Amino acid sequence: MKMNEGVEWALHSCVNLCWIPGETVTAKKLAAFYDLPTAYLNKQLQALSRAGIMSSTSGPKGGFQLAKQPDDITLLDVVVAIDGPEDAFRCTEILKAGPGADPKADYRKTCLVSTAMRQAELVYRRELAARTIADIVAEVEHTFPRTPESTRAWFANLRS
Amino acid sequence: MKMNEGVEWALHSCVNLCWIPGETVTAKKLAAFYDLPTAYLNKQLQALSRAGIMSSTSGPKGGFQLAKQPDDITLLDVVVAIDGPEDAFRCTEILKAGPGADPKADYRKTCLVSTAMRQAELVYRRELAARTIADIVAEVEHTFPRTPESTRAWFANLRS
DNA sequence: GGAATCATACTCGGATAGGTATTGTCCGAGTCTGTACGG
DNA sequence: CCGTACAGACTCGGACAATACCTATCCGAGTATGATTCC
Repeated sequence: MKMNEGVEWALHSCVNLCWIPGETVTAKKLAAFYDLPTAYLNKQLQALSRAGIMSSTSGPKGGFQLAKQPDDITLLDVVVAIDGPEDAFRCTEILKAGPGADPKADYRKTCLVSTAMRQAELVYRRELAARTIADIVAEVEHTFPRTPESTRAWFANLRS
Repeated sequence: MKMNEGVEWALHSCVNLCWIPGETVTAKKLAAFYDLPTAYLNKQLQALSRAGIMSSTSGPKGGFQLAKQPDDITLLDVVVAIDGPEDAFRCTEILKAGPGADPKADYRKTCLVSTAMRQAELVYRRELAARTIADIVAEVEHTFPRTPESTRAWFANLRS
């Protein structure tokens, strides 16, 4: 069970964009900030665009910016955008191949093993949905008060 | 984020073994019950053996049986045995490559993005750890009272 | 007849290929900028 | 001097390889069984 690595990059990029409001930032700059492969990060940002989390602009002075308010972007939104919506545990309804199976039953709902696993994932997703990018930003600003300003400065200097 | 398919097989196999106490059942029979590939299921059962969940016996009349009481086997135990212990979200500490990074900081604990994701997984694992195989068995026996007996009969007849 | 020995068949166990999803890269379509030209 | 047309460069976007993991399979090591042989 391995989550797409781009989720981490996407979350950090969202947080950084919160500190540069109203401006578009290119994938190149966002990648340079953490020394990430530009093209691959761009791929992840595209996914965020498709999900309506970011908006993109082409051409010079183009780039990405948040398309929604930070408190309206949950961690689950980002995870789903990058990693896909399907559950980790996939019920293949093996009971259907077992003896005494009911061909017309939906074992994704009937099978109690499937139900238990799904319940755990539900709790997991609920926890992710309860936290927004704004929450993370607020926590960072509380724990590391200098981070917002220094981040802003870094992107400003890079702009040169 | 895709979980190993063998988890589903392993869970169902554990449940079935609960209804055939004190006997060893071969991977071949367990596979035949759900029409699964024998060798691959065998691989999963090996993992359960290594984890101390099942015990294996070689030779004729050999096979697998539960090594612990059903109420002492949590769903998390099975998931970890098959799918591995590492978390889905892997913090690669990209902050270390960022500007103003502290080389001696452990960003898996410091980074608030990592913390939030880890918290969600913790809730997930806690939910899995709260349910045991015995719970599943009890639920099945309550919802489908005929299942234990018919399962027992199926394995008995197969023995022929 | 009973016991020990041996061949046999059956099981798990790990080592070995195949398929699929993730990771990484590249080039083209579109667009804004800045300049040059004409009025 | 001002407006317009144009060339250029920069960005995202999706299509294209490389890699790693999951899935699937096979054959060997070990063991209990059952028959056979010897006492």
